[in-house]
Amino acid sequence: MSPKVSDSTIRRLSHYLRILEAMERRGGGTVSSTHLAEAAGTTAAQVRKDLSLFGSFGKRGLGYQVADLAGRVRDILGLDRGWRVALVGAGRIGSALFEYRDFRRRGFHIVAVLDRDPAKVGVRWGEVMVEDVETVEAVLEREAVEVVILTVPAPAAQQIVDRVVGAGVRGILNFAPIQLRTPPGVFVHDVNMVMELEALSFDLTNRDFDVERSGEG
Amino acid sequence: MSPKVSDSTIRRLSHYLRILEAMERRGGGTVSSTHLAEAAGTTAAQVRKDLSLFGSFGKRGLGYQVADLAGRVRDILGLDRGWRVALVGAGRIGSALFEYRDFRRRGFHIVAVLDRDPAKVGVRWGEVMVEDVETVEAVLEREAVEVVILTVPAPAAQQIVDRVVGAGVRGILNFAPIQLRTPPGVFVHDVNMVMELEALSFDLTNRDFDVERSGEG
DNA sequence: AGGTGTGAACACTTTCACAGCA
DNA sequence: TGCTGTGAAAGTGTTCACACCT
Repeated sequence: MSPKVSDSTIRRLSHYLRILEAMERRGGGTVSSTHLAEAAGTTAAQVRKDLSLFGSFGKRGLGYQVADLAGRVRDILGLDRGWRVALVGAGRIGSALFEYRDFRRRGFHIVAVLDRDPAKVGVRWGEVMVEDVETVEAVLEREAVEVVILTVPAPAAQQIVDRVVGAGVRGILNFAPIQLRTPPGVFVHDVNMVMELEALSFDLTNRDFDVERSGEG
Repeated sequence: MSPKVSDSTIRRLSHYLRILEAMERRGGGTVSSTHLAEAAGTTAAQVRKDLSLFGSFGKRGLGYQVADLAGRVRDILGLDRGWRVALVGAGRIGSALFEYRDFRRRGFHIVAVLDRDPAKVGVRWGEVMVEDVETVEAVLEREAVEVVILTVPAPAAQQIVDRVVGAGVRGILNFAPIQLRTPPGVFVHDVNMVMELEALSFDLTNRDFDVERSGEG
């Protein structure tokens, strides 16, 4: 059913959606692929190709209806519903993510927090209580969790993933800087901040003078 | 000088490096492309291609010397030196990143922290004092900052980037969920956690039953 | 035999360019 | 005329397969 869609297309759709929602707040109306592309830092053809993978949402000569398109993209991304999320790892990053308002705004509800440290277990975080990671299967089932955000130290990550996957979770947002092993049908997305800094380091070191003296023709 | 290198290659090099350093700690020796690929979740041919873009680091029939290769990759990524980093935005995420040990371990030293909130300015964070973002140019120059980690709210981000770039910074790690506009020669890498969650949402919604009943040929 | 380095084949993504509808 | 939707062309990244060294 779903067409062959690349990861980059999905990332761009997510980007378009953020822009469309900002436009919606400012009144909506219509938008052209050129306009949307400009705001997203890509090209008009790319915008049209991305969208055309899922249907024909625009009107020739006119463009796209902002509110309508936002709804379509939300549907495509599966954001027309809420997701029940558990946070495993109640350290500094976990705590920052817990407070991160954009998650809830997008329908990702953190309904459970788990940690290994007895000093943290039992502490109240907003409306949820930090629970012992040893009980992870029970907690995930009780809360009907579908997505886990993993912010534990690297050496503990694989072990926890095995348990989480065993408990039926099929979506993981991984902050641990290791390659997780998961069976097919389980989706892992990595957030690796050190990797991004290293890419920056590479750019600054090697691409330093690639800047063209952009002469006009 | 620098060959045409793709972003994915750089990300993989960063990944290889982490694996090589773990091997180094366990004694070093040699490693084959097959072995490295397995640990990194890629293919042997990919590993060899990636490395061959920068030189011939292995020995036919033998593989790569772990310690040597780690050093080469560090050089390629520009990690054979320290980087002076400023953190702009002393909110929850900023504070979590400030404490993030892996940054320092990799040679990224946070030498300044800035925020707009008067309640935060003047507060001591470890060895640095939070300073007023209004003085950003002076601080960046005083501390000879080369890279900025940006963790301010989206509406403030572009304005600060303009000032930071004006002050000569050419590397930005951006946590604000907007498309930053920068002149050529400035490198921006984005960390967008909501986008990753949305990609996960897409996977769970659309790629649900793509799992092949992996039959052996 | 074992494993690298690499041109050539292949697969995937982006850009072009234009037919066709509003 | 204005702008979408889309095949075809161009460009980029990955995999194959093998010559070559140890």
